[in-house]
Amino acid sequence: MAHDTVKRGGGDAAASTPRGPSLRAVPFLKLGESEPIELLSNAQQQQLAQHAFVRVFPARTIVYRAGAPADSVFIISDGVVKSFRDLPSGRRRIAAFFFARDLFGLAKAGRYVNTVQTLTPVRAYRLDVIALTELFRSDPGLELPFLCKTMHVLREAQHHNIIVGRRDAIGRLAMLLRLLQTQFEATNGNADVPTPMTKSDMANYLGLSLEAVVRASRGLQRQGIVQFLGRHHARIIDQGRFEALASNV
Amino acid sequence: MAHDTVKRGGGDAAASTPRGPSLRAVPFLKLGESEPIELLSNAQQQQLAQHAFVRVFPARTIVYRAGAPADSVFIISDGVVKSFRDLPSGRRRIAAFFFARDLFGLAKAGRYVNTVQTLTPVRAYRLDVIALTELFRSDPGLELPFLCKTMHVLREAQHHNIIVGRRDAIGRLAMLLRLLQTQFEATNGNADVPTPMTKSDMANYLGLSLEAVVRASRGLQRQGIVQFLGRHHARIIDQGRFEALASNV
DNA sequence: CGTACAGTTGATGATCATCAATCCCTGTGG
DNA sequence: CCACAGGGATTGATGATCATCAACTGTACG
Repeated sequence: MAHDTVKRGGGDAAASTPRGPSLRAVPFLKLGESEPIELLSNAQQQQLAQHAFVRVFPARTIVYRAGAPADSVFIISDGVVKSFRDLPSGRRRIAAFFFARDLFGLAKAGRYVNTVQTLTPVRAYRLDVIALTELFRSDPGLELPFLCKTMHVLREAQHHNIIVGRRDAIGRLAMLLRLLQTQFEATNGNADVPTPMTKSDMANYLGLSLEAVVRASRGLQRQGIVQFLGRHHARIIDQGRFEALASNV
Repeated sequence: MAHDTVKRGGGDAAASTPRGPSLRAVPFLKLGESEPIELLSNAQQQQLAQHAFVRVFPARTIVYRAGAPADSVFIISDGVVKSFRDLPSGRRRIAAFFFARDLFGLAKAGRYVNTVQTLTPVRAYRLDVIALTELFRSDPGLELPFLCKTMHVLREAQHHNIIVGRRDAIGRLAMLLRLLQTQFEATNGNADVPTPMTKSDMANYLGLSLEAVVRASRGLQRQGIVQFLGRHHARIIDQGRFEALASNV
């Protein structure tokens, strides 16, 4: 984390990504907009891009560690990361997975609260917090999207709570798979779900042991609901029973 | 929710509360400020008070229901509420308890996501969301405290995740009690902890059955760590072992 | 004073964690 | 091209913990 890729996010970077940083969420007002939408206007994206540094991380890279000084927030342009904390007992608790158009960098008293590590190669915009708060001051309309996105993350944390609250391993796994299905449904067919994380990561997210995740996977497969093709790919066979499982909290 | 107490929050309400709405949280920047502080300046409190309605609820009152149009956010001046959701299975999941100086009213697409009900008599400021966003536009400095508080709630949701992730009932209960201890340590002695909610509420927050909460309470009492005096009052006997239990995630 | 709700206790079974052994896959270097 | 190492994944056996069911007691409040 010593140095940045010395490349500004705007202008000439247009070849790889036509737009600047992008934030997606369900807005909290706007009745009827129940699908996630783009929160930043083109002008806002360009403005942010002028203050952002583009960073590219290989897979399995630590972006920052819990407890380190929190000088930046990140907006993912492409790729997947996990945000986790190691507990005194030695257990690891994954608080969230973040995908393209997500914002991460949660801080408390100037320090990051979780460690963030990439699961896949990641391209992200790095925004200096000081510069960002100054931008907020100069452009009042810019802060609302960030508030909106933070509320979105909060809702997802509450949903995560509900997942972990279930007692059956199969149901929890189904809910994670549905989360991934929703996340990737734009890019792929509805039935094919990428699972970028390891089973151990799944276990740490679901509050289960690795073995329980394996057994739940076999259970889903044996019942003909989901098929696991390779390490990072699942296919929903019976969407009806799958939904039933994932909804039956 | 048809009518408000027709009383503005500012000016003549000074007798009961000298200041206007108050928001407390650990700021995300400001290194070293690891204790919660007041986020709103006096001027901001007064400005908000001029746009706020004071509402007083008896205990066990529904403030709003999940799915209802979300036209307001609330800042608690005094009292305790629970924010929960009833799941299809009939289970109830309490997402959070909110106390004085807390903000609640999380919405998604113009509708509340949780139901909020008072546990004690509550005095709160009601802020119209539309008016609030307009205030944000006119006064750029006002939005940051709300973003900061939302991040605070997000961190607490993650902490809640960690609590529910534990498998032992006693440890979870200890963590809830420590949360209450922290919340009320300013008002009371450190050892005496008010528990405004029922044991059933505790169970719904901790992801346990009511019976498990009862047994965990007895366990804590039998081991001489906590004493339960009456329905809504606990006393920490052995702070050392209590901390050890609550920290040993 | 009675009713409804909150809390208590015990018995039973289901589910998951844990431990241990093994397999498999991927990337690496000879 | 093949052998090897290391982490991820799999499988089985065992025990601990909690949910559930059921019956009962206590308590707040009209």
